[in-house]
Amino acid sequence: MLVEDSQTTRALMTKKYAHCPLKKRPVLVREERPATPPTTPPHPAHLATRLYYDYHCDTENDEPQNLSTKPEDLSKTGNYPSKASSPVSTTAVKVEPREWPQQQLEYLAACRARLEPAPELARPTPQYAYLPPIYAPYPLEELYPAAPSLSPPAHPQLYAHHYSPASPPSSVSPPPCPEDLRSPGSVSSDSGISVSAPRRPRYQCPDCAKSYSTYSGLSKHQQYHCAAAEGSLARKSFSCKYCAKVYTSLGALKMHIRTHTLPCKCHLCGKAFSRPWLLQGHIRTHTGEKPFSCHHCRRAFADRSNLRAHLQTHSDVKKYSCSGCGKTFSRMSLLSKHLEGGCGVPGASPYEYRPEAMPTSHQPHPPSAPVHAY
DNA sequence: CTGGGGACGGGGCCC
DNA sequence: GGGGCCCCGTCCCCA
Ligand SMILES: [Zn+2]
Ligand SMILES: [Zn+2]
Ligand SMILES: [Zn+2]
Ligand SMILES: [Zn+2]
Repeated sequence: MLVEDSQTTRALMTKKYAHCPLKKRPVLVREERPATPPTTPPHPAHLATRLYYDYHCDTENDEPQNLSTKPEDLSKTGNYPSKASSPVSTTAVKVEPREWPQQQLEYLAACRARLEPAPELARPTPQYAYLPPIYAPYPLEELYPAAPSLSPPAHPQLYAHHYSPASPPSSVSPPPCPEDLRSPGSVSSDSGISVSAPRRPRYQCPDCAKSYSTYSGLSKHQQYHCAAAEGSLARKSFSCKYCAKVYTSLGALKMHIRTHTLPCKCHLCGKAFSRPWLLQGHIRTHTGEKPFSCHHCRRAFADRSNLRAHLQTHSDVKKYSCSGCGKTFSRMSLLSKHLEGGCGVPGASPYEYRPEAMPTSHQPHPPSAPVHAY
């Protein structure tokens, strides 16, 4: 990770984007020049059969084919599919299945077929395991329709015996310090707000004292994230050969490098992604599939995050509120704008965060007060 | 300008 | 150990 706390990260988000040319669309692409611009889509006849493979990343492809050909090449120009002309095929434009030529329709059919439990298409791990079209009642299940939890709870104790650190993670030993109460992944604000962690056995990193609910979590942390770990690769620093970013762990670097190599490529428009699930989401923009629907208004979304944001619009009390005037906002950006525009109550703390306004199974930790310049 | 939707990325957890 | 998935969040665009 780039050693920054969440606050810093949040506060410097703008700069951050400026740093990594691949982070977001606004950023300019470095001039590494794409090896080959997206060409014509594959012959439709192959679409169906290739479907399976298209969902897999070319993870082994070490060659940064289209190195700097980040998606933004399409999107930032405003030409991305939903816009007029894509450098690629015009069929990839605006997701409007009805207007698609026969070939595309066939592709769509193939896509939908894949979504069906058709045996021959069934895959070991269904990509859309939780894709029921309709979602259960608000609020909790709203985002998790049929199967809120596809998998049984983990049983850390099962792994416990595998773990033999100097200081055994006595499965229920309380974390040494409050710091550890924070969930491992918690990007938590060093604001002193402590988030109560589930009372489950924790695997604690002997080097940095972070704890994890599972052994694999700890394991990953030690190998990929913990700069303090003895055998950790993280002791070194790993710099990206494509950009200036430096990481303390190989794993993090590997992850980052994918944003350069973009091994997951859309066969319809040539757009490439760093991770398979990103590609999946993108492909939905072609197929028009919108597996996430709002229980309140039946509006459907292709992206769960967008549904989540949408849900906010149904809530009277929104997630982000200005403590100055009490007005609430569905998005941080909106609140930020509000504050920037001057709420009128200067002395008030930036904002309050009300996770309860957000019906999710996972209670987000309160974000640290965005201390950025107001 | 405001609010909402679309598309997308990073990091983390679980299997 | 890697893949899949989720959460949180951003940015852009548009009504
Ligand atoms: Zn890089
Ligand atoms: Zn595409
Ligand atoms: Zn709705
Ligand atoms: Zn206000």
